[in-house]
Amino acid sequence: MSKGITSRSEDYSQWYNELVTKADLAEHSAVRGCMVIKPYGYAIWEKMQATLDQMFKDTGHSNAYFPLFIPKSFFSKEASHVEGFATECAVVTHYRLKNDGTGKIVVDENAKLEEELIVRPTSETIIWNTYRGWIESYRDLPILVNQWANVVRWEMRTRLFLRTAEFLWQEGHTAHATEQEAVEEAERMLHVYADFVENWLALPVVRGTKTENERFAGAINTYCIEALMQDGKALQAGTSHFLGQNFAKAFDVKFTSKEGKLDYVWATSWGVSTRLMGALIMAHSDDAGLVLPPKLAPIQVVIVPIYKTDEERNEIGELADELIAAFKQKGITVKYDDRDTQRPGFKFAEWELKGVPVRITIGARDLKQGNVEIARRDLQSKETVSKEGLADTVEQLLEAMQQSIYDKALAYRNAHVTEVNSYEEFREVLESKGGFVSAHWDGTVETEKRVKEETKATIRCIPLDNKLEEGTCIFTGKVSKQRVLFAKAY
RNA sequence: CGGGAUGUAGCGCAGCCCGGUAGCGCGCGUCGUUCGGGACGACGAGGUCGCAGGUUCGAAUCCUGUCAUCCCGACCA
Repeated sequence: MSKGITSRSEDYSQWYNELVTKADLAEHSAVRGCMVIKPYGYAIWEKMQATLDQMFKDTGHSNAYFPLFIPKSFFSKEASHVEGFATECAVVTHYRLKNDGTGKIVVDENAKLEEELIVRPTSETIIWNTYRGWIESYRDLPILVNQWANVVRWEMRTRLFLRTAEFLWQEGHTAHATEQEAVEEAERMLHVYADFVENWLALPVVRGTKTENERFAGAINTYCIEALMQDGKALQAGTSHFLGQNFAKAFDVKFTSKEGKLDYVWATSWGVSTRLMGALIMAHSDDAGLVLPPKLAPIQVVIVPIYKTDEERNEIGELADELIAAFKQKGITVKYDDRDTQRPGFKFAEWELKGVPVRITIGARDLKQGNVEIARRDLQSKETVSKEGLADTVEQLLEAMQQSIYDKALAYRNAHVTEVNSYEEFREVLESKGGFVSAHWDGTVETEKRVKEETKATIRCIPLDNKLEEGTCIFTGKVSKQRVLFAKAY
């Protein structure tokens, strides 16, 4: 491992790339745009998954699994949905390979599929085609299903975790008897996401809705949570869609109501992906490496012994065993790094790079005095504390760190929401300071597009709790009823 | 998909212009000394030069194609 990584100020993109690979989270694969998520990175994803999965179950959802392949014809059924995805679909056209006689493996042209299959970019179509068979009466509703799956979107430009051609996610797909119920579901899941990202990723988010321009293809309304990264760019961390009756109409999914009336079913869908990993990495990490909020850290505490003789090593080992047992009892995950092949300084740097929240160092000196040295990753600070009641000390420290990491991100976010009242000011803030820019907008797609062309900033969202206030659009000067949040985004 | 750059040992790079069969640093292995912030010494292992063609007596080096990565653009619920 080479020493150090590129600093954020030097080159933010490179800092991110090096961090992902050097902290052993993921690497590029032999396949264009696709990544290998390595065990340490996957362990973080598994923690996210486990937590979200429980949250979904607590809100009444069940998991199911739908096919990876979708018949091409399904896609043409919902016009705006097709348009949204047509340019980035992988298509399966054949089902067999053969030896061409010279030892080369080639596609067998005789094995052409009658109907081509699309590798799912999202599963609305296959799911709604299935739901048709599940739903007859209001008694069959609601259907509250989630699936954990991989999807493929043939992106032109990819970045580890942030945008890859294949990624992992969950997609919830629900069916309801009434519009109101579906809207409530979409909003409920948005709040579940916000709750998760704020309390587990320690990352504050803005809850809002998308403009028509940024909306999911096929949705009536798209709710989103938007987070701010350290370089001042916004990142969409999750979305929840109210789909109206669009997919029910496209796939002819009707139900008989209590009153005996036949009507189309109301739908939602919602998802978060491995992109959350990118958000997590960019939000908190520093020039020494990853900074992980304790709740998502695969290893919360690492113990590094410092010894000269085997005797010392054994004595420290005994103390470490006691501490480890106490930690485990509290559900704290701990790693004892007694590798004899690396020196302590090397280990310090390595575990810092990997973002382990707490490091405990025990040397001969500490043994004598009944102390240990305890270092916290987020502040890069260390102090000497008594080994008595250490598990309690660490438990409290981990909680404090979770909060402190969130508070720091919140302070940064709050300092980077800027209200502007003129286009000049708008451009100036985007250029110099970055972050969210709160400005009046006339509500038209044309204006949003023009602003994007000129400044690269898009409307990230219309905040849910937005206060209404009269104003004039910064771009056109037309009347506006409220401010919206613009930002350059990932 | 357009413009630019890169691809040589696990990682970072030199060599390429001016063709003659590959080198440096880190890492890796063994032994010894070390060990409270990325140790040191000695010896050693490791590369069909991204891949495929072509030119040539001879290609890491020249030509063509192709794949991948990075940056900028277009695109991206």
